[in-house]
Amino acid sequence: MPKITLKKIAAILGISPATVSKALKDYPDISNDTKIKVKALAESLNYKPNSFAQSLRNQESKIIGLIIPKIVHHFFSNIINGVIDAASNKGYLVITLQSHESYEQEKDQINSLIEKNVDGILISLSDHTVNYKHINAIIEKGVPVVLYDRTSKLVNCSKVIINDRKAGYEATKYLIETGCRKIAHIRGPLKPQTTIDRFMGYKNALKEHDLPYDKNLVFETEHLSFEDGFEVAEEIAKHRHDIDGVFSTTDLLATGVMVKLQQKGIKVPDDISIMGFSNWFLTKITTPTLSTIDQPGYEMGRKTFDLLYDELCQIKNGESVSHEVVEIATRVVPRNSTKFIES
Amino acid sequence: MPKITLKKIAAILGISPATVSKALKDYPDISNDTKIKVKALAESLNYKPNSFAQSLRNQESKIIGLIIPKIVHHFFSNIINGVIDAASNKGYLVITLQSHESYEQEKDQINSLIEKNVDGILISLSDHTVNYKHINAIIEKGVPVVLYDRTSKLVNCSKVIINDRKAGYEATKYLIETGCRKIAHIRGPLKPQTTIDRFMGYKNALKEHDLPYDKNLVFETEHLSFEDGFEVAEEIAKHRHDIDGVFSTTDLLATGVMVKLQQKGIKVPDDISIMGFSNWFLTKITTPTLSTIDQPGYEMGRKTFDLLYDELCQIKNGESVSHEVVEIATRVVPRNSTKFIES
DNA sequence: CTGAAAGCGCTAACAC
DNA sequence: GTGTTAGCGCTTTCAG
Repeated sequence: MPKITLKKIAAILGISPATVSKALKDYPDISNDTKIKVKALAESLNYKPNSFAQSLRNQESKIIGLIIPKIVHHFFSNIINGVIDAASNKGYLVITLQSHESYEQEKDQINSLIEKNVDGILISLSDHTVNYKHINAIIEKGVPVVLYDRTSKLVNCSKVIINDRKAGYEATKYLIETGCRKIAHIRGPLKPQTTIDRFMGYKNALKEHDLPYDKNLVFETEHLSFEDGFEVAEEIAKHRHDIDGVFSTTDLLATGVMVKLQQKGIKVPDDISIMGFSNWFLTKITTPTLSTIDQPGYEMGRKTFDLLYDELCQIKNGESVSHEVVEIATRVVPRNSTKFIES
Repeated sequence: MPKITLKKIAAILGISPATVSKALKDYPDISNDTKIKVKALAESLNYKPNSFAQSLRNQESKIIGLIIPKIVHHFFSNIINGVIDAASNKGYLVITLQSHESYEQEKDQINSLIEKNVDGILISLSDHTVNYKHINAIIEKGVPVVLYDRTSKLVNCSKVIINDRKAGYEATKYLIETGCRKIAHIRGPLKPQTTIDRFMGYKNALKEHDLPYDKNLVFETEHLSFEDGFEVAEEIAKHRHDIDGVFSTTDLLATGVMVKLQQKGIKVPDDISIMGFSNWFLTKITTPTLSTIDQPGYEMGRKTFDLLYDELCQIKNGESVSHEVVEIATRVVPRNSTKFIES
């Protein structure tokens, strides 16, 4: 089955390839008659333009790159989902790559994508990325970039973020409103800005509600694992019976704390309320279900693509490109690991 | 910054583009001298070949397509992970698309990928795909296809699967070996072959251990949700106190059952043992942790790409292509929702 | 309204 | 060893 090309259609119809091309694209300077003829034949032959040739001419691939720190992760897989859905809508396909939280791999992958001439790249910075030359370099080359979730002020491009500080504030405030007065904060060791911001939110909430900030209530774990939550819970069960609320920077850590506290005979939420962060799937199946902050990955993914698309359009129309920083709203998801609001 | 091309390098060096091309590719008929000169300049100019032009000439894109029923899913995100890793190793990039379990979307997406001239496509059939014309059609066109996880005998191509029947057998056998004698089976309503096979395995195991098959021990739920597990557990708690083991076709369902049983005061595993299927992440954080069958998504993803790659090589070398069906080993993952083997 | 011609950047057969 | 040429398939002036 030989590939069917513009030239062949032209040959069959006894006209020129140029005319066929234009007819298919509804150029105004082609007679309706030939348009109809051409389209009919193209349809019946099931003609598909060769995308390489098109790309070569038009300098656009209709493919974008997506770099994810870690695919097997509830939040990030929602991001992928959102990006792919939004991209499909506009006729773009998505090449996904995983940095595995490595700076080196992030650089390599950006390179691979550039070499494939993707029309733009969406990136969430790896935890080990400390300088941004590789990203600024491609932006200068004219490749549109949008950063999502893990971003940096040192990169000048559009961004999609959540307000971690506000979210941390809301989480803590919710605990306070449900009656907690001695609220612990649990966080991982690495210091991406998100972690710091959630912590700041925690502090602000205490302050605004006239609760003292006590640094002994802040627990820093080695990783962000379920098991790390155990250790904190053991510590609380042994020495810190005054604690009546816990705000953890991740759902997984929160779940570890919750499970172990209950094993130690501490009741959740009666003795201690627990608030996670992200609204991962697992929060719905714990006992009790875990109250958390919804970090809407799907929506973030969609928005991230939309910003890239806007930029692509601006470039195509010769307009000056404007960068936007979009903040996606988070919200408290009350479940059963916290008490109900007293009204 | 003007794009740097073969022609420019040639111009600077005062030689022909063809020579440059060959030098860069280490053709034997180019003098070492010029090779060195060309390579040095290309390096210093940071020359990157234009992939569209290459693809247009060579008729290959070095991109493959991956169709996934549902991205936000622990097993499938592991598949993506494996495919992308294996592909990167061989210099291929991966465009991921999601069928959302829809036959129509599956067809559309295969089309999009074909139009982008991907070198091959990896597909897991959507639950609502009942005929395979769309897949057989592209195979006939010469596009290599590999099916993974959800496959069909009616498609003639390489496949990566697990032995669901054997896995169901092993799961049930494990329950028997740990002392269960009255084992319930819980499954969803849809009848993809995998569900049926796991059920067959269950029956076989009973038979081989001289336990009677009792169809009243088979529970069919409406969906595969956590909450559906509740209903089964309620039923068991109310009417079926003779049941001492449960084999569920998915981890999520199993978790729902386990949670509700415990709420009803039934002890797991003391009163009833529970065995899930897939080894999702959630199995590690339940109380007790859930025994299950490991369905190794990452490995399956890698192998799926490898089979495609083999086929691509065969085609390139003009060899006849051979199709392979690879069975990836599953294994029982004993955790705390089942008793320990009496030894 | 239509077509000839040029060219996107690269490669391979063939000639020198 | 190196260069010439032709062409992958498409698009877009520009001339008719």
